[in-house]
Amino acid sequence: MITAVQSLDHTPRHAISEVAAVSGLTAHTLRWYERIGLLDPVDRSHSGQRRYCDADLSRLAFLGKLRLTGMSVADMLRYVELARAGDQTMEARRELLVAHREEVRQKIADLHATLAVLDYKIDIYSGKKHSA
Amino acid sequence: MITAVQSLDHTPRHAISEVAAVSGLTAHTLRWYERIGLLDPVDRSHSGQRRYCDADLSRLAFLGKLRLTGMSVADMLRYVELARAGDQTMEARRELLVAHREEVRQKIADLHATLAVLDYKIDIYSGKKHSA
DNA sequence: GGCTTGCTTGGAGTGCACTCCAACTCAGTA
DNA sequence: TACTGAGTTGGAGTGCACTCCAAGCAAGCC
Repeated sequence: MITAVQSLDHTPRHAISEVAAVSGLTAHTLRWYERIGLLDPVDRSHSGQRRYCDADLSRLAFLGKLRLTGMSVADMLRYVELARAGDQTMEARRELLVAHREEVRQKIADLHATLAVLDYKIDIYSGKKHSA
Repeated sequence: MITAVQSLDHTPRHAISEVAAVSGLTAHTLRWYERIGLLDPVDRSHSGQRRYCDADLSRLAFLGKLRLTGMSVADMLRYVELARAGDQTMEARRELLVAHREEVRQKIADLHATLAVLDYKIDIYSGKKHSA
């Protein structure tokens, strides 16, 4: 889950390989997310290597969840840009999340329907002789 | 849902536009599915136009469900080819479906987890002042 | 007959989300 | 100092699942 937002450490200290390991994204994808603006420019070490802070990890975890549910990168970008624009976009962000929540609920319903069909088919394969 | 498999009408009578309407797939996609072998060659009218039978519709409905749950076209093809190969592949087909059912269950669990995160965020936007 | 609508084809094109490449730098160990 | 391994870049490439295109044919209607 997500930890309390206001207590996040902004000390830059996680190397890209480390972040790749915990986020499930590849280093390639992390750089790409930053390039397209999903992540703010990440802090660098004196030699230019990325050092992610806990706030980055937290945003990444949230984006990862959105991504898992099938939100497009374009929509994620829209959300992030709203967040960057400041407090006056809070209502818009809320609406975006509410709309997405509806989609997720719908998707869950669809999956349950499919599950029923799969159960039915598997029963046929397990017990009887008819197939399609 | 699916109707009893053995009672399906094989009279070819549905035009492609009709099938597109009921299946939710476009005519383009229907032709493409046939071309790659997801559908057996569809019957034709005397002038060469496709005429789908109820068995085609039923298979399409099933494939549509699989597709909805994120099964790749390649895996769907694998299933269809097993079905074409005859009764001795029934166990393999069953295994394929069981494995996919597990994936669907996992996906549902993931979606529920995301739903919780969304609820949490939306609560923040609705009530308090903190954001991320 | 002329027009519209719906269908046909193979092959090319599209959009998304990565994913890889070549050439390079830098840090750490032997 | 040499080597190894992890990191850097922009731009090109990949794989998937469509999606469209051009050119043409057939049927139905005025």
